[in-house]
Amino acid sequence: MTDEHVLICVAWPYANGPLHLGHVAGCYLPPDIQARFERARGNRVLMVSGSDEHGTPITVTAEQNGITPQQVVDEYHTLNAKALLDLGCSWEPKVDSRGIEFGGSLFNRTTDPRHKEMVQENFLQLMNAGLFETKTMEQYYEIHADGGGRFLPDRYVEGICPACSADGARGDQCDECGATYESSELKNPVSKMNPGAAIEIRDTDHLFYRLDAFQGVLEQHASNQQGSWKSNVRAMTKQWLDMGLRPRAVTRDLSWGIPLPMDGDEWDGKCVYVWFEAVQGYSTCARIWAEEIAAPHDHSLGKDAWKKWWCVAEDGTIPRHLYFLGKDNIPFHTVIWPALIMGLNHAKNGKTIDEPIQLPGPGDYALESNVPAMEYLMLAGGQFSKSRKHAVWLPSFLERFDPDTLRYYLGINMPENHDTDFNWPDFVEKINSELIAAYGNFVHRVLTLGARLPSSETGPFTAFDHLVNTRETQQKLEALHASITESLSRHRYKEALRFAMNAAQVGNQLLQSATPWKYLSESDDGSNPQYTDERNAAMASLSFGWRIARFLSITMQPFLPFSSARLWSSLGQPGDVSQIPWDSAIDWTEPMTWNTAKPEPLFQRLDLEEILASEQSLVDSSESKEQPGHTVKGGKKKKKPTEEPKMTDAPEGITYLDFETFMEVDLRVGKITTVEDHPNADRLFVVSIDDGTEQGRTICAGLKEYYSAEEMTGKSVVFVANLKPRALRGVTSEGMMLAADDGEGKVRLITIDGDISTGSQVR
RNA sequence: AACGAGGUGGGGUAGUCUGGAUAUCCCGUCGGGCUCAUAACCCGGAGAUCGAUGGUUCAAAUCCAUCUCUCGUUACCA
Repeated sequence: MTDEHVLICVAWPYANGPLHLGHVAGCYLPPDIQARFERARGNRVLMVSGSDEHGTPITVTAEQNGITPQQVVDEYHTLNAKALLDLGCSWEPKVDSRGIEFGGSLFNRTTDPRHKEMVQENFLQLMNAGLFETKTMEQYYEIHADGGGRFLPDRYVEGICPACSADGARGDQCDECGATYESSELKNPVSKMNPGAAIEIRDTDHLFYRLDAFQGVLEQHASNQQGSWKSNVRAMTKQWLDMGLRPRAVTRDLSWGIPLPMDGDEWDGKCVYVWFEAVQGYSTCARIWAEEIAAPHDHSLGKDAWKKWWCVAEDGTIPRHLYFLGKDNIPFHTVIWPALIMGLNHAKNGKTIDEPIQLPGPGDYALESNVPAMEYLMLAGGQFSKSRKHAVWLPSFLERFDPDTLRYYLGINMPENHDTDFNWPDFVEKINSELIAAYGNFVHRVLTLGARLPSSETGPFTAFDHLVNTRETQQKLEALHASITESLSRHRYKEALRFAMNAAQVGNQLLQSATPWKYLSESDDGSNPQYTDERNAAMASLSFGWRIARFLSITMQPFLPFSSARLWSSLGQPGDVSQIPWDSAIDWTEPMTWNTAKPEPLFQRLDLEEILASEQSLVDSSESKEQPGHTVKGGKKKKKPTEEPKMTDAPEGITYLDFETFMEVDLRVGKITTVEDHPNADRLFVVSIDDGTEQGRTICAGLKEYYSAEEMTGKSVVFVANLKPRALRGVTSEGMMLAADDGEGKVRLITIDGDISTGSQVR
């Protein structure tokens, strides 16, 4: 038994959609396994996380659905919190069953007013220590008719490139020629979200965190962690540090977030940048747990209970901080968050930017001890994706399956070192031929055999317990127990679960060699001493099978809490298996117990065909409008802006077009003469079309996914002839070919029925 | 195209940082056994020149170089 303070930090799910299996495998299942394991070992565990509820994507969802951002986050916070509980993640109870001194857990949310207060407090501390710098930036401002308006991030502004005159250039960069420039140089700037609005450049002040000041101390920290960090964490962190750290904006022109705690008009309409805020949830959540849970439960430190898990003790003991997150979030937790923690320590100790920054000492907030980041779980070979309807959502999964089947499959198939794949055939096979055939079946053999024996008060096995020497089997199990412990300590979940499964195999082997079923039919009247000896030996092995089942219940508990509890009860063991000390699994002197109820199988077999038949409904059953984020905000959210145009593209209902407007579109017939690969774009063909003119024309088409060059060549197609020519990665495209798109990945060109001369008008 | 990750028996996967002798484990497959158990269990076999080539070394899956393929992110599209 150990007695450490362990803080388990779980990445904050973005409350803009439901969780899917990729999220579970990446950052929600592993911390729960770890937490359960640490508790069983006697450690004091505090587990913190919650919904990340601020930021622009949430306001977009709210606008689209005609509700408030608060309603959006309320919905998904409730949904996701319930799904995690249904999965067995130990967010309840909030107080450890051993008592408040042993910790607990809290799944909080960033719209919590206490979170806001603490973030603002930290913000001021860092600012007063001189760790921020102000920069004035020029940014586009969209003016609304009512006199109000809003600042637009560069990505939300389009215009004409000052270098190559291409249309559709971004606020600070042209995608055509790659030029970068000051926003003010952009010609004809237009707001992407609101193209009709007037737009102008205004100065806006923003605060930047002086990450650069932490370069040295972070390098030192990273080198201290070389031994324990996984290779992906080392590599990703090194890459960041090698690039050199630069100040990073901590404020943002943002409407849905935590307002800046400063007076002054220049700060109106600005919020704390979401990355800076959400990541602090790891500490604010611990403090809120202390105030709301620990203090009322009479923790010895009252409202300061969180310090047990957060602060380096006066004797130098460092609480163990484990951060669970997906690979895209690594630098956030190994570079940026440590820099914030050390900045807060620095400020708290009354120092300023001019003094050297140091690693935490006694009384300071501690840095992470390990970041067992996962790679991605793929779905049938592709990435989880809402827009392509390529996802299995956690809530709908749990409506149909035993949560432990998912926990087993993801546990044995966890993306620890590289991406792994979820697919239904593999899922069914692993559940049926591993989980059920080895583990479930072994347990069921022991219980049903036992049920057929004459029972005493303490069950059928006590009479045979330890009648023969089972030392060899005990040693095997003790070795497995040590291996499981070692693997879990090193965050090697797949390996640990495999070792636990080996215990079931040991049990099956024992039964196979003992053949206790041979002695069931005849009772033993004692008339044949040799028979008595044989029977006793067989039954002794069988009764040791009961001990192996108990071993399995305890060691499987972190992975499979529901079935472990069922097994525990089937064995007639009192209490809750999750509260049984880890080492009790190899205590061979534990008094035996028995449950007289008829043994039920631990798991139900799965039928692949049945699942595949209903899979489609599972895949489709999602109500959200946006792809859910699964990371702490800010790490890498480049995807969102490219999805924004949908806001303007898709007005509600039908929009009628003037006939005149329609007639302005010049559609013509052309014949494809040659099709070549675009030299500088993976998805584009460069298509030459005979349009009836001498010189013909060139059109770039993104049809590579749907057509080969050979298939297209020679086809008569319809194209838009008067579309403004546009350079696409270096090749000018003079028009657009028409094609039908069913929205589900199928695209076919519009071709001409019969013969007609090229250049003919289409009307 | 840039950046990142990765190619190990039929599928999945460990080992790669910190070179070492018969390359791990699970599933599948083949043969045998068992019949208590959810078509489950147990024993045994077959099956891998560790993506390719070259190099370093007494020794390479492991280190170095080049190449190749795959995947992801980003950009370009109907």
